[in-house]
Amino acid sequence: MIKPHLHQRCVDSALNRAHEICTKKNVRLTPMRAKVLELIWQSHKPIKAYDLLAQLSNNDHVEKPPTIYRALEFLLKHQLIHKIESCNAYIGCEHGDVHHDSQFFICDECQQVKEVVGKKLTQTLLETSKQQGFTPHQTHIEIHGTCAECAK
Amino acid sequence: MIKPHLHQRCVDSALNRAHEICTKKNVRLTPMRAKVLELIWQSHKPIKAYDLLAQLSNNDHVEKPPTIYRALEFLLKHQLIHKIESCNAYIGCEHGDVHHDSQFFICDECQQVKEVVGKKLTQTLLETSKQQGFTPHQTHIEIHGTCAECAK
DNA sequence: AATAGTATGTTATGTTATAACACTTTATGT
DNA sequence: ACATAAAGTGTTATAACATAACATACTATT
Repeated sequence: MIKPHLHQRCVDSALNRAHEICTKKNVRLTPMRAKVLELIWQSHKPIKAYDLLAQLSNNDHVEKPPTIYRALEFLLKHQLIHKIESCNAYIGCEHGDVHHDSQFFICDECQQVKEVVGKKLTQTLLETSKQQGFTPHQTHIEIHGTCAECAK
Repeated sequence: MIKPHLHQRCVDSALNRAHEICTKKNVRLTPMRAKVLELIWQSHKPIKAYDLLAQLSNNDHVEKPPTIYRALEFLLKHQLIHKIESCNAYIGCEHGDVHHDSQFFICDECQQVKEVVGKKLTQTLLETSKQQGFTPHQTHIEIHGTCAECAK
């Protein structure tokens, strides 16, 4: 199910936070990076690189892939967005300023994604890692299924 | 760290099990599908579709992408292999005959992957899902890091 | 042997991502 | 303020990953 709503406020707020975080970290959220981040936030579902590219382009000027991939690289590095590996798509992150491991619940009906920071799950993963002598660096936890809205 | 070993026995055993499973399910593990499964098992790390394609080809005959992707589709469908989404690569599965949710611990040094069926983690995910009214269908849990061997 | 269903071959193209090098803008040291 | 270094962006080309569509061949029935 699609649940459209005007959420320019969420977008603005996310952008503002991103600017703060980048200032604090002394890294540059350039106009291009901010624009890409804005487009990602404006989408209600994970958005693909080439869809961003299309949105950045117009009759006057067509952007090329490296432009977008560089911006994505920056945003990922600073945890302002996440990549959903199983969709090859990107979503905004609400916890850009702290390191965290998230779980992503992806509705295959409406494509909306719920990001959950589950301490218990992270803890369980750490235990399992320890048992094997494995040192985790990054997790990709993506659960596909049907969300509550779409199950109705 | 790379840990080479001759493991034709593991491969043979996996192939035998796969044949049994397919017989039981009354689906056809054709020569092509069996060959692809064998190549996947022969690799010590997740193998990519085009690497399989290269291995299937020779001077006489070059295989084309649909050949391999069809075989992969079949093998995935019957849980004889898994796709590691964060690597776009495929590994053999040891539990082909039962439904299961696995976690994959991927060493970024040696590329070896450990598949773990963690009941506790699955249980935690189910709880988190339930809280949201989310119905999970499939999980992709991939943890990147450094394995015990490579940490030495 | 006919036929329906499944599997594979083949051509073409769609989709996702990066390498390499040129140019521009921003930050830094003097 | 100016030279220089570093970071960011533009541009061309191509690599890497994946599927659509249609033709042909194989397999398992009737």
